[in-house]
Amino acid sequence: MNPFFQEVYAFVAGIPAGRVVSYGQIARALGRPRAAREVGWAMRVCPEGLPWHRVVMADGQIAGGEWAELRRALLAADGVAFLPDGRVDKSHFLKNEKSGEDCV
DNA sequence: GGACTGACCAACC
DNA sequence: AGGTTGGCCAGTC
Repeated sequence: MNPFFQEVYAFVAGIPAGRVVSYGQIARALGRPRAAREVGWAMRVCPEGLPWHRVVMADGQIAGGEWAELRRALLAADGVAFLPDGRVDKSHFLKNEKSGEDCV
């Protein structure tokens, strides 16, 4: 697999509980500002043990097509707060995405 | 081998 | 403020 995909998996796996990241953020952190769709591809393969439910859209909406609602429950279990719009609170977005860790 | 699509994002109108 | 298009890259037809 290309290093990009590996980095995506490593990045998502390094997302702390209660924190979410957008596809674009990951793509940018990996050096592909417009390759958000590739990140989506990486998520589509659905590796085991990967907390990909923490990966949402730039607007905070839950990504992942049919499993979106399921993911919302997983995020809630992670301690992520949801807005009445069904989106994740931007405060939960990972700030220090370059390091893959947040400093709350 | 060529073209389209796809779990998106940002810019443009 | 809202809708549409372009763009990146890999996988599939």
